[in-house]
Amino acid sequence: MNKVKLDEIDHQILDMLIDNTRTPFTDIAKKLLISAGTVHVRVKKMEESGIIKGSSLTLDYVKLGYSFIAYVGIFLEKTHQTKFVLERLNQIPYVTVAHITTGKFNIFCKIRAKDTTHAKNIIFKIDDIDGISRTETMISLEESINDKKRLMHTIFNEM
Amino acid sequence: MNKVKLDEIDHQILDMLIDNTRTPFTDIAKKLLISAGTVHVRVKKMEESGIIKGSSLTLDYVKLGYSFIAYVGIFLEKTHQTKFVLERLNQIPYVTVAHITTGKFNIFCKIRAKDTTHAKNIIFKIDDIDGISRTETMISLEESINDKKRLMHTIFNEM
DNA sequence: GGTGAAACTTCTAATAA
DNA sequence: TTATTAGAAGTTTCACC
Repeated sequence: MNKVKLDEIDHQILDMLIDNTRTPFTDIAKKLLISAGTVHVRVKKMEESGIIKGSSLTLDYVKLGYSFIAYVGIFLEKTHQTKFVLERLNQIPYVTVAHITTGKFNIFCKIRAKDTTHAKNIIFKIDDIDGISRTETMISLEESINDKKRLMHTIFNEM
Repeated sequence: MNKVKLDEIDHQILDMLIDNTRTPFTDIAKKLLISAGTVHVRVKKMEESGIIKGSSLTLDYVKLGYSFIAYVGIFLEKTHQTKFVLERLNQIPYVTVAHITTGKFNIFCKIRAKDTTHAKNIIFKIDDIDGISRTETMISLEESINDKKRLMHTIFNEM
């Protein structure tokens, strides 16, 4: 769980793989003027150290018919029910992320749905979970995701 | 932007690639009892239709020294400033996602920081953006991410 | 649509520096 | 740590179902 040190080469490798995980190591090698073997070894090390946890596809959920995003703030009757409620939330596939939070809400989650009707059903299902006293929904009208590379560059410039 | 139809084979291919984007097509082919050429053609089609938007690495931000997550709800002075404020937020690399929302807040964003001091500075920077009247911070004590495959399976069972 | 095989590219591990 | 290299493995194309 310790903080890991990466050098400029590692950073550049991550930078290219973040954009496209299938970037051939030979391409990376060419660009960085190192050998493909070196790229291979470094990627492996970053995987072993856990810096690289895995890779995943970015799917277009709108094209899959899921264009509705909302956040639901949850108030619990008692905070000792947090774990239980979180488990229940995770059983709903449309709940993509959930956070235990300080501040206004006890739990805070993101849902992805087909449309308003579908979202209503999901929210009703959440409302029904034992221990939840009240929820507050915020519908996303527009989502703007910041480039992952941006944060990474900032992190590396600090190193 | 239309909804795209995928069959069971496409679904299975996505299923394997979601777990690891570098899963060899030959492995996928073997498992699905089709040829590697077919896998290749289908992946290409899903890329062309936009269902697959791209691929990315999952990094361990905690190992990179970024273990702090918070959500910040933003109240604007006037809603016509929304676009402007959103642009400003996107210039802060620590703001990873921002949403224009209905409900309690006008804008709603997620930040990733090193620690509480760092988060404080980021929140102060957000507070300083012209047009923002007030913010409300919710600190994440625990994040629980639902498996991407889960939502995908649900989507496909509906198809 | 899909296949299978050929041609091409990339990966990976061992060796050496 | 990095580079080189060669054999293994994967990808991609294409003629043919």
